[in-house]
Amino acid sequence: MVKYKNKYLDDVFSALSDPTRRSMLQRLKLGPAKVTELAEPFAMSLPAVSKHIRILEKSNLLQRTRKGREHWCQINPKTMDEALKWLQDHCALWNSLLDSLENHLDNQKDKNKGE
Amino acid sequence: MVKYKNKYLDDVFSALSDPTRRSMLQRLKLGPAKVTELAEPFAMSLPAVSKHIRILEKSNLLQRTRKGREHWCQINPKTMDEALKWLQDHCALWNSLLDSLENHLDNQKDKNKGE
DNA sequence: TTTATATTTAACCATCTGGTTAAATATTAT
DNA sequence: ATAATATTTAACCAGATGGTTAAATATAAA
Repeated sequence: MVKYKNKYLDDVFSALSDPTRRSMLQRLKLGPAKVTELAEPFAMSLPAVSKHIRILEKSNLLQRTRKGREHWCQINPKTMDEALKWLQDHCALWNSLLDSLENHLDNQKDKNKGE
Repeated sequence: MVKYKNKYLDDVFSALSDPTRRSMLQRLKLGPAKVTELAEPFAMSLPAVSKHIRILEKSNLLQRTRKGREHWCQINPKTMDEALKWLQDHCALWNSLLDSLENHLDNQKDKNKGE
């Protein structure tokens, strides 16, 4: 049984549950960006974008570097690593679960055939 | 570039962002359970549990079958399959991102050595 | 038919979320 | 010094979230 310190997962999944933030992360995969660049694709005010960035930052998915008046954002590799590990384990768990469910369903099917 | 119908991801990640619900899913990996069984480990009222189950149901991670007055819950294999596919892709994307970030950081390190 | 069990619905509450506009702060350019 | 740019903070709002208790519903058991 795999056990995790879970408070951080709350924040990560919560951060990922918003399409604007997922989209921002997608953008950041292409490389660092400053706040206005991150804001550009969205029809929302800068303060709203600022809040999304803060949430990503709090979840540790995003890292901010101040360079003068510009704030440069990039994906945080350390947390990415941790999140990645969790996701991989979780994928594995779900994978094996799915297998057993498929077996179960196949068995059911066979049973129904026999009736 | 991988593109997803994302509304359903909102619900899945949102459902996963709560520790009670993650815990319920963990429980359901062991097999189907009725509402009271799912409720048992938690110091919260049945209506609260009922709401969590509804959220999991709405996210399609959980499937409910009424059998008389008992409601049996189990993980929904169809959605699990879809979620799994997404997670695997996402893992892959993050994996390769992580590699490139590591390379980037290594290059930075080398550069700093040279200065 | 009455009672007990399993679960939901309704009404409520405090807090969080995601947005807004207006004002503040910090830095850079003129 | 003044003006422009980049970004945040403050105050506010509507709606969602996660919990509560009390009442309703549906089924099973006595």
